Amino acid sequence: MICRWIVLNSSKVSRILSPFSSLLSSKSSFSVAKLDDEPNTSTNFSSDHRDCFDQEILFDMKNLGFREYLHGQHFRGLVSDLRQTHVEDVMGELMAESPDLSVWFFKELIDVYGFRHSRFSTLLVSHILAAQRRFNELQVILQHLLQEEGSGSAYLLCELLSSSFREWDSTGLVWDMLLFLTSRSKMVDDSLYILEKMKDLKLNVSTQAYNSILYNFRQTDKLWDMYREIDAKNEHTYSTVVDGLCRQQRVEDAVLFLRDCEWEDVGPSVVSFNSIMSSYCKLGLVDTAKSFFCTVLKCGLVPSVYSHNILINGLCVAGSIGEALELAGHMSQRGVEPDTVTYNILAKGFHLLGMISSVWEVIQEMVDRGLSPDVITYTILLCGYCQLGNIDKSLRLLKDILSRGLELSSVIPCSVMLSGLCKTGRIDEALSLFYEMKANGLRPDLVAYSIVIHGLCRLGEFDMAVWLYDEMCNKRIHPNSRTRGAMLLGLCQKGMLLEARAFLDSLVSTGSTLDIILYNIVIDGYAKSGCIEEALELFKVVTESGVTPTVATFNSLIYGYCKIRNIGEARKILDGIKLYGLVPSAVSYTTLMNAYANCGNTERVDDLRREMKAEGISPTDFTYSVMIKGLCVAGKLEKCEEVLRDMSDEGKTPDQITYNTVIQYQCSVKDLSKAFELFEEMKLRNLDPTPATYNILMDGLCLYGYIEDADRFLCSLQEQGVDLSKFAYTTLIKAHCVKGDPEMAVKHFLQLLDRGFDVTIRDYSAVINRLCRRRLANEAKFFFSLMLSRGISPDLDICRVMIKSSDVAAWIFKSGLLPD
DNA sequence: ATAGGGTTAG
Repeated sequence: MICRWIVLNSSKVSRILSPFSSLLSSKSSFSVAKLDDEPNTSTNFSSDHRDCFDQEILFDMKNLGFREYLHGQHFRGLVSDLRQTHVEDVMGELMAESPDLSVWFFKELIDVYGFRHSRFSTLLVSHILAAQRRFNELQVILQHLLQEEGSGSAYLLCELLSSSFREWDSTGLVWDMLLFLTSRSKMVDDSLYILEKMKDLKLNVSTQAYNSILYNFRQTDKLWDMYREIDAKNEHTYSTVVDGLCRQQRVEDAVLFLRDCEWEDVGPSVVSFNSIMSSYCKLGLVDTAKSFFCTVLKCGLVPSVYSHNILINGLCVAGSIGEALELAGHMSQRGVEPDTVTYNILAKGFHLLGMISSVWEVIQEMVDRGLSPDVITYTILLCGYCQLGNIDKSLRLLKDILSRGLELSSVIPCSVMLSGLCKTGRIDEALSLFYEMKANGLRPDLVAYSIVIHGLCRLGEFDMAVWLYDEMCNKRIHPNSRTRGAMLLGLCQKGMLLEARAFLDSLVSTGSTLDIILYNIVIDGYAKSGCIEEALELFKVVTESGVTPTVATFNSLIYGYCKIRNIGEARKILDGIKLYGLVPSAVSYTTLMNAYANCGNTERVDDLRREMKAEGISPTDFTYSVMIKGLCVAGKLEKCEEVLRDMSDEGKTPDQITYNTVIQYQCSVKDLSKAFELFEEMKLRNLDPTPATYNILMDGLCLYGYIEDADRFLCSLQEQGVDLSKFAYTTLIKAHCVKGDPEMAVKHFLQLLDRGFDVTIRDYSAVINRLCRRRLANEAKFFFSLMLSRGISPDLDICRVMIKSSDVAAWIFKSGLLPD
């Protein structure tokens, strides 16, 4: 009996007695009044005491209510002392009394006390529940068991089932539920093991369980084997096959299958159509998806929220936001209401179009309609803030998201934030967020690692990048081509080509399958550094190892030859592209054109333009800017007008780079008013000037001695909060030095430091050099001291310049500032 | 069972 067990097994037995004290006082003589306060008092239980917990008391206890008893303080104190064997004993005894009681006891231990049950007691209760057809409860406790046991537990469970429960009538149901749950929990091997055992024991396998197994195999070639094994197929079976075929990129087969099974019992379901629509949308064939939507209607079926959302999403991705909105607006008429997903899709659609304010409106409407934004909604918002460069706002939002409860999916908003921080160079904050994630139990995944590694590499922080790369490998998160690409790209951009190549070779030697992108990055790295020999050698490795080059591979080689000014060879590479069965791209032509444009060879540029046209390759904005640059270099401005006309004929407007090119040309021919006219024009056209635009104008003003204008220009830009680059300042600083207005030079230089620009020895050197030449020794000294105070040591160049100016030299020697 | 969020060489 439970009471006897409690008396015999618990060290805290004294506490148990008190709930019954009132009961006991009337029935027996012993008192428990003080025992609670004195837990160490040893209590001697004689056989008399044990007798107190006899049938009669158990009976009374039941009358009093186990529930009250077990919820009492006294029982709670006992739970930590419960052992598996005790529970099983109690369960056994309770079973004899009443199965319901034992089930209740079992569940109470789990729900109230978080107790971990043995396999045996769980299976025992499972059989009771199965016999009573209490399937929901059965599912809950078996799921609980499987979570605790983990993968690979099927063997032991099957052993136990067939040895101890074979006689139970309900055992088949327990087996089947176990099969269903292992399959649904993606414990594929366990589910297959159970399935085999069930077949051996000739137990019935439910369609639900089979469907779940089929679902796990839907993306593999075992799909049909599994399908054929199922005797009692239902709607789910068919829709799973349809979905599987869709995911295997076999939409046509899916459609055929759907048509065939129309003749069988149930007819096609909306779910199957949804899978097919989703597939066509992903292939970019929204119109086909739409026609299936019509088919659904024609079949007399009702498109679900899913159907609508799938199509709305397809339309958004295809850029047809108007049509997407229209469809969403018609949902109510079809008897379905837009849900959070619908609004998220629309919000993302606007985000893709860069219409951030509309993203806001969509979310507002969603809230107005009483729907709650979810993690995904917030993630889209977060993307928007990051895209607008509002990193601090993003950080606040992320904090807000995370404080709403850490879901497993919260890794994604963190990744968005990581990406935002990395892109704005705030790598330290990215790293601390990364650590914070780990500390909060959010395990960074492949994407999160890749983003941070990419960010580190871009800044040349390779030690840390390699460290994280190793860490992710150790955590069995396998780097993919992008992660590796980030490492290679970073190394190449820092000019560390030997290291990049060593890394690439190490990947080859460890047997990783390398895709062409990784080779392309290193080939491009060689080409950009003017190492055409190495680029060609690696290209040879590519072709010899059976990897197919892409146009990008050849484009890098073209660039490489252009870089070393061997345009002839570059041209030969262009012609060679077709020999590999590839088509030259706009980049191929533009790169070559750029080489000709740089030396003002407009005839060659024109030739290439004609060739492009003949090949049916459309010029890009970049191509046009190169053509215009060529004309500017050659001084044929009148022809620029012609090209600009061609552009507008094609519906293209010149981009910022093109404007910059022409503005630079106007500056170079001293027509500053024309230059500023163009500057105003580009603003009128809603083209944001780039930092380079300001630099060009600033340089132009300074070059022709309009320094006061340049000062005013800088001031007004600062007032407008324009994003200026360091160059705008240094140009002006140099001009003031040359002109002999060191005060202004100092003023601007201090601003440069104030605004947190990375001021290097080159910048100090440029100023000191010019000041010394103008014999402005005191100012030169000032900058020299400033440099030292910022922790920068003078190099040989600066010392040489300073020494030449004898006054300064004496000062340096005197102050002992010269390095060894 | 079917829908929505994060990385991306030139």
